[in-house]
Amino acid sequence: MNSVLTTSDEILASARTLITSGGYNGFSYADIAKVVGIRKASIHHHFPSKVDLVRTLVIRYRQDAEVGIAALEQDAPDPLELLKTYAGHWAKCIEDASRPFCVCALLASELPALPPEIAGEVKAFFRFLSTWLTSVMERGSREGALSLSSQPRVEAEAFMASVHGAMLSARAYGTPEVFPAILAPTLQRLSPTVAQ
Amino acid sequence: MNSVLTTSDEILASARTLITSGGYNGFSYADIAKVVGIRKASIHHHFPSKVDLVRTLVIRYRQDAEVGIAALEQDAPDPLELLKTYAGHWAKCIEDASRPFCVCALLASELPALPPEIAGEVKAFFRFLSTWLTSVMERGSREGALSLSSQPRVEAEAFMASVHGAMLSARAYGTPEVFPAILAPTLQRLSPTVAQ
DNA sequence: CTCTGTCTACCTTCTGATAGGGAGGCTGTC
DNA sequence: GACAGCCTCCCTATCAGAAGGTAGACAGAG
Repeated sequence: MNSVLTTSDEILASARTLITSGGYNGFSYADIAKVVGIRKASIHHHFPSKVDLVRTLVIRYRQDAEVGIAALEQDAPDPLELLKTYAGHWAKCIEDASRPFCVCALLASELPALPPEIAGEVKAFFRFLSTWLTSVMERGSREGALSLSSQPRVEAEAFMASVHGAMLSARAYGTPEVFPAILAPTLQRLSPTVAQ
Repeated sequence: MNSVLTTSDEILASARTLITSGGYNGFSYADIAKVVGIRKASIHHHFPSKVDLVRTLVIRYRQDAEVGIAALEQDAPDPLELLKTYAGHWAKCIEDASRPFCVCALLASELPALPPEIAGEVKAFFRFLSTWLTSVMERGSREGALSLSSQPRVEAEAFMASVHGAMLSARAYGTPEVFPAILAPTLQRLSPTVAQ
């Protein structure tokens, strides 16, 4: 028992970092063992199989997102502000290289090769994110806080795709600034036109 | 020597399919051997190492894209039409599940864990695609065939991000229709406004 | 005879996983 | 208080299979 972080939390944290960098098949128990400072076998005590580990990780990831978003909605309920904050969150993560990619976005790219238990959780994350964004778009449209040119659902999917694609580009170019540069016009377009 | 396809071409083709599904670490020489109907050792005759194989694959992929795009520009030089055709190409590939993901987009997602020789080629593909899209945006803006709300370069990056993000969503949901649904508003927005 | 393409056989290292044991901490009973 | 029993956590040792890769032989074509 560590005072600040459980061993199983440390395992999950390093697994997230490793997945973020190379995907499901891009890391091994040996890699985690090295980072956490523990033996391979000890990881199996906490997570019997790799599938258990990653499934737990994805579920936890979604739960954290749910909590974070709920807090966000309370702090700044303005739809446009919510979208900006969401994009800003990722811009910051990419810039300081702390979590430069969404775990689920990466796992989704290799979805066909993923164990079904994990694939299901990844899909659930996408549904969750899409549902939230759709609700933000709907509310923004209703309140006049967002100017939509399509149905809320479509706008939500397009926004999510922009974020994921921008993450990819930032990684491909190796330049974090690309992310906000891509998102800026999208957010601009969603802003209610202040007169003409 | 096969009458229609070289063995090395068959190897490259099956490698592309396998990478498209599970990424660089998601396939092995054994997998290719099974598909092509050859022994592992024979693959090493054509491509000494896995890095050789995938680097060749990515280079070939970019060359094919260059040729395809050059042909496209000759057939239909209208900028908006070019973008629609490009998006339509992927929509078709995703729909008939023939090549439901861009190899380089997938490899880019695991870029930090990729052998540097391959990472370099993937980056080169992104630069190439971005350069082409920027040129299309520039020309479209000059000719009035596209209505841009940002600089051509930014519009190009945003378009590319939308395409990649939409691919990811189509894969995550398992519904091909998502791709064109996301791209439609983007293309709509780029269309020159026919009056009000 | 040589070159190309394939084969069998083998090697090394890594991978996820298991068995079994030991140290330490709680808890209930005498 | 002492002790037994159990639980948690980590260890060493080991495994079977898959990974990427090599060596050397053989068949056919030029």
